[in-house]
Amino acid sequence: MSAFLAGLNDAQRKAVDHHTGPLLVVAGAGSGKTRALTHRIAHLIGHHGADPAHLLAVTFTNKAAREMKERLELLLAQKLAQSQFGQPWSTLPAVEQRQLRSRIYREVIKELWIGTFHALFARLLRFDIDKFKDPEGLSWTRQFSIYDENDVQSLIKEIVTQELQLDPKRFEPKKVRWAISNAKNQGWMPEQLEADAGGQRGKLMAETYRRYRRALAANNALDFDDLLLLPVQLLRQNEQIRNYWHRRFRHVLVDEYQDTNRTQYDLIKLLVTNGREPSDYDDWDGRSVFVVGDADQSIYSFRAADFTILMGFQDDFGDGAASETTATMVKLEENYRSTATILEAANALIAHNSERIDKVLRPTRGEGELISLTRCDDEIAEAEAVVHRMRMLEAAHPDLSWGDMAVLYRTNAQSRAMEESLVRWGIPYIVVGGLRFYDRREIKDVLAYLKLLVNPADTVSLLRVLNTPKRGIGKTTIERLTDASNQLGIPLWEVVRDAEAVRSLGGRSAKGLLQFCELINGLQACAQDIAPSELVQRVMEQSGYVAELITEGTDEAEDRRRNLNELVNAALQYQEENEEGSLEDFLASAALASDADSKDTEQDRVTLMTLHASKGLEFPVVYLVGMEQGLFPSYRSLEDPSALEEERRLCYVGLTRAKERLFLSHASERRLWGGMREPAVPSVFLSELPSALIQGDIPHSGGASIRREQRLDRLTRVDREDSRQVAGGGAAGAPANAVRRRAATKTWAVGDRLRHSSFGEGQVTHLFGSGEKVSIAVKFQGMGPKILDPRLAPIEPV
DNA sequence: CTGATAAGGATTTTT
DNA sequence: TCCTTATCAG
Repeated sequence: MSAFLAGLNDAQRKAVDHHTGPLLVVAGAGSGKTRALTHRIAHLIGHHGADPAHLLAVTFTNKAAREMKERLELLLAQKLAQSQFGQPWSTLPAVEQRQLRSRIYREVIKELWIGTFHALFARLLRFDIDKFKDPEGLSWTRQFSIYDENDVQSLIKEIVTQELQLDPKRFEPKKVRWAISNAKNQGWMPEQLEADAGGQRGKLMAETYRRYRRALAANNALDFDDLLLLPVQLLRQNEQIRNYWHRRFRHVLVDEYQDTNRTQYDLIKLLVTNGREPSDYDDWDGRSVFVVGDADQSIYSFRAADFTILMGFQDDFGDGAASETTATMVKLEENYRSTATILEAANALIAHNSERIDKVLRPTRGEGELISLTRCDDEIAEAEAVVHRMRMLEAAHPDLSWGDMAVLYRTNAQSRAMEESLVRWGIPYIVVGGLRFYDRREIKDVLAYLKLLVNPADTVSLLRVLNTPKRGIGKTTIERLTDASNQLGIPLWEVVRDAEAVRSLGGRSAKGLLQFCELINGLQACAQDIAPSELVQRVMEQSGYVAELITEGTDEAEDRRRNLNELVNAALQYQEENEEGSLEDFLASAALASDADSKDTEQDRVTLMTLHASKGLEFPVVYLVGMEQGLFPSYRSLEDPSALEEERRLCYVGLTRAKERLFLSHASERRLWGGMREPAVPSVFLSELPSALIQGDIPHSGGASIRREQRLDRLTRVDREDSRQVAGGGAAGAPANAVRRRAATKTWAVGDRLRHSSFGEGQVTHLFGSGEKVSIAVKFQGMGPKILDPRLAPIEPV
């Protein structure tokens, strides 16, 4: 038996051993799917003798790609150790181990295409984008820049407000951006967006889209959506290129298949079947498509992911047979991660969803401890309670360390309260997500220099660095230069570098401009000859960026300098991992990196992150905080049953991250932004968990005394507020009380209109809970929905 | 052209 | 509350 099949269960072995043809692996949480993927790649190469260059493996994050490469390297090196020395890996001296690994790296790992959809297809575009024929005649070169969300946002804002002279309040750039992104994900051109949106608004959106596309091309830049859309169009229109990549990628593997969108699916199809319909395709000689996923963990529909693609695999690629007889589907249902209690809770929760592939998680571990549920007064008390639990646990269990614990939440903003408590108690922690390393101002500034060096047409980057650090080039100068560039129809940099033109502009800024040109020309001359890390260093020094930070001398400037040094390290690391990586490739990897990619797990710290970021990870102890209606599930999902199901899947993902201990909590009151406190109702998901598995205050059942106490708390608080109102605004308190009594007796229904003493008029959109405990969600003019307790809120029916 | 100060908007989730 | 953007004085 192949070494790569040893130690696997039957289902895993079936998946790994599948040689050619299509296979769908339905892999529940913690069922060893990463193991199956890695072993399969090792098996294809080490056993079937597949050429590493013929593999395309799509992972969901860059970090997952890196980990997979590492595990592969080890697996193959171990096999090599056996065949070469006839000796188990562990008995080899470290020097030998290192040599074997480096040989595997050179011969195998370096050749593999493993990465995210975006990273892999950006790479493909580096080869072939110059052959792309755009329907409107736009074109790009291989030196294209990749624009992040901020770049895109400002580009669109400029088109809307400057070019089209529209009021950004009425025609919101953000919404337009979203519509354009959505159009791209559907593969639409401006005309189709116009038809879809309809009317005057559709016309304007299409016009913005058209101009946006032109602006991107003028900058020789692509956005994230283009990295997938352009390859689809290219592979469709150019048979030669399609043939090449089809022949090249004989084995295609996709992880987290439930989170692919239409465009990504089209890419897979084009590569695997060379443009034919999957159901007609039968040339599987030496070829396979292997997808792994779990419909219950599909949590990215907001960026167009569509888990029906996974559910349809059996009908398009597969044999369409039933579970028992099919040769194209394997289910991994044995869970090696969590205790039986945690799994039972997760299974019970997800059973409330209707759109699923039938699947259960079977425990392989003991029952474990009950799930703990805690109700807290507010988010600060919640954070304190979590930290208290952490300290107790850490003290009681010597084998548990901070690195074993994670706090998961629905929104990034929730990290703040947690951080404050952790700092107060001196517990080390790390926040994953939020601000990306590569999104920091100083990092973006230096990278903008690099982008400009590679791609002089990149005006967005040029404008970013032209006066950073300060060179006395101000608004009016930039305006004049931009006018010139528009009139001449050439990129801004062509104008800036024209010394004669600059001198004729006169003024004080000429000196700064000439200085800037000299800097860029000097850097450009050496850009291709020196390593990215060296170039980063030169940019930092020669531009005067670091000097300015030193002059500034503040703590913040110190921080920025440290970050810039970190950027040099990142470039060094990149060079180490990608020996032949060019400057362009380094910039692409920076553009496509996520925050989670850069975080090391070595250090012993509590991890704080969103539920989305936790996908694919596991922790012995998990705290799931903010389990409240309107927060988790989020407001926006309350209207839409399928959105609510997605939130439930997100909850399922959260629960199944925990290996041994799971703590759930919710607050009865939460401060949203500016000190405004809002009452909160326990999440509906809590009531969907079997109460026998839970210890603590279970909402919606029993606990009358707790409820009374809770109500008392709220009443005292509200009364205190009322008395303040009385003190400040004369008679305001009395009517408010009267109003409240009247409103309290009313039974509310969806659609009812009401008036709130400070929010104005609104309409009831949802009801939560039942009987005495009912809460209402109300949409007020000009603000997001609010959740109110009708017995306490200062409201009256209209 | 730069720095300071005021006003206004923000919170879903991310490659 | 905090961060980004607009406006104004020097």
